[in-house]
Amino acid sequence: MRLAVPRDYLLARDVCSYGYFLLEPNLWVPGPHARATRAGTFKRVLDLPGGPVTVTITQPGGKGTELVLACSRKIQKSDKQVLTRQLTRMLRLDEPAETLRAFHKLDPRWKKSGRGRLFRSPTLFEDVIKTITSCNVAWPSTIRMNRRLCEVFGREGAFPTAEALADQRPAALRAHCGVGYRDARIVEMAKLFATGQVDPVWFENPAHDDEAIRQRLIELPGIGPYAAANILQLLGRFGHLPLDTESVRHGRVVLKMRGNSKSIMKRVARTFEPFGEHKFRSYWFELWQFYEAKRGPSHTWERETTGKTFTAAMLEQ
DNA sequence: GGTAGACCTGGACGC
DNA sequence: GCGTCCAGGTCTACC
Repeated sequence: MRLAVPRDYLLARDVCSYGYFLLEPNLWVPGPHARATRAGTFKRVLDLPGGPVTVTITQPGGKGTELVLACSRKIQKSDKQVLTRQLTRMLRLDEPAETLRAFHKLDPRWKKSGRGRLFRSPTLFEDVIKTITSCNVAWPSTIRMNRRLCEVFGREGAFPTAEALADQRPAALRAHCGVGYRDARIVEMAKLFATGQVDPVWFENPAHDDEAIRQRLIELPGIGPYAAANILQLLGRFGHLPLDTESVRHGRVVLKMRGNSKSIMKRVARTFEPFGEHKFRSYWFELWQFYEAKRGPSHTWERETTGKTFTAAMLEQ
């Protein structure tokens, strides 16, 4: 299969743009001489109505050229629609070029590299669970939780569906996936998705304003102010900052702010206020630049090695 | 409306 | 190598 992309689309840059690309079932494999060529392969299992399929994606022609997809089995017509929809969501292929131009006009620092798109999951459910597994925990534990969720409850290594998790006892998630106290919240969330009480179509509807969506998110189990703001950016609404201890570290280390955590958080929020509806992109790419300064270009990171090294101690160095 | 403390896990650190 | 401490965001109880 081949998939057309926007003229500015660059697989290596646009996949390796947010931490979720390092979480299972996602796998980015840097190609030979990746630092110079930015060549690489993206691979993951997608759970389609007709069964799981492993999709391997490359962009042999470079920026703006079509993506080449290899699937582990023959894809039926009905599956093809779902596959295309999920890939479009995950890779942000439907992000309008004018939106990115507006972002680069507001924050020209990212115009040359073309950074703007942020990788996400093929479904809102996966984005929500990945966000919950990133709360109140260090990055290596987030990696582990996602790996085990896929291994234990996903079909053939796919991310588990809401239906699959809704049927589990919280204790099973705790025992097999190491999610700790998040167990009941994850099962409760899965039930809300599986029964349609949380409808992704409603959350993805651009007609609803940010505040209405934020209010609904914050009512969900395990979702507080940080998680709600993060899910908003995953929904393509970039006017909110998920402030956490990383924001404070960024304020201290990069922005040279002094004072207690609370006051630094407030000042970080104020710093990005001028970027309005694009503020998360400006904020995130600053953080990303810091990580790349530590570990090299993100398209050279490997899930099993570099990806696991993002500990609090490393970032404080 | 604001805040202290519990929740669970594993990295970091001291011995 | 082992034991202990502590970071991390959300939730509840309480002021």
